[in-house]
Amino acid sequence: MARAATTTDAFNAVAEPRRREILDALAGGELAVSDLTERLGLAQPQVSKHLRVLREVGLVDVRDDGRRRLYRVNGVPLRAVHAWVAQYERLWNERFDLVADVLDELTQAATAGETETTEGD
Amino acid sequence: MARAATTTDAFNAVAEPRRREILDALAGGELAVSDLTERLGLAQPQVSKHLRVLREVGLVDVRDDGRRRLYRVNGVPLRAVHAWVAQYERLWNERFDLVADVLDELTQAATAGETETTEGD
DNA sequence: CAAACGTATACCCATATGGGAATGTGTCAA
DNA sequence: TTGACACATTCCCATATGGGTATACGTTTG
Repeated sequence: MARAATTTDAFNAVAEPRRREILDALAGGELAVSDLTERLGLAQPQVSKHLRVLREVGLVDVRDDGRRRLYRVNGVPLRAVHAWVAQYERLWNERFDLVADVLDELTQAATAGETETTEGD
Repeated sequence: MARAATTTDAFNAVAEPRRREILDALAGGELAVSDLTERLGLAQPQVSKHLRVLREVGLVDVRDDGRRRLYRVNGVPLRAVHAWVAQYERLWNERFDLVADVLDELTQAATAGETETTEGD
């Protein structure tokens, strides 16, 4: 069965580092394929293929400009990812609260006995 | 080269639907492998394998309980995903603003002629 | 029209994936 | 100790992936 097709959803499309690079590059504005190949240091066919995946999940839009093709980001499909991940924000915040509490206790204990506390790193 | 190893980062780990299901199930609290196999309707080895991936990227922690193993979520690695996706929040908000503008115009045009506007849905 | 340019596709291939089935390992019960 | 139980690991395999290279397609230029 292998992994679910990467063209299925934004989760998979974005799991590929190169595709994230492409989106990051496009975040600055429209770019042609040649621009992307240059910035990514990747061959043109590979870039086109990644762009195809991104297009199929709706993460980028294309516009014809003569013999060039200008791509632009469409962040909308990322909403699903964002929404899902956001659910776990609470969980890691709890973790950090715990760490903060421990640090707090340590700091108090230290300041209680000494004036010099271990603040460095 | 195939795709980057799924055990590499949270992005890849979470790209797999089953693993997201596992995390969602664990979001309610600690669960044993058997609980997960039951909820996911997936065979035990597969669940264990997914858990391994999740463990390797730090998305879950394990605790021994007799002959069982209790897993719990650790959302921290999702921070990176959250942070990356959040960058694009602006982009889709812009999109929605555009849609909102259009809707606004339509609404105004409609209210100009009629009293009943399409507010439903 | 032909040549050059910018992209998209097709094809080949090494590799990772995820499910299925069998087996290994550690723990509790009799 | 033996057997049942819970889980992890291993092996097998069909398939998807992503890069490399060659090539097809559409557009602009001469």
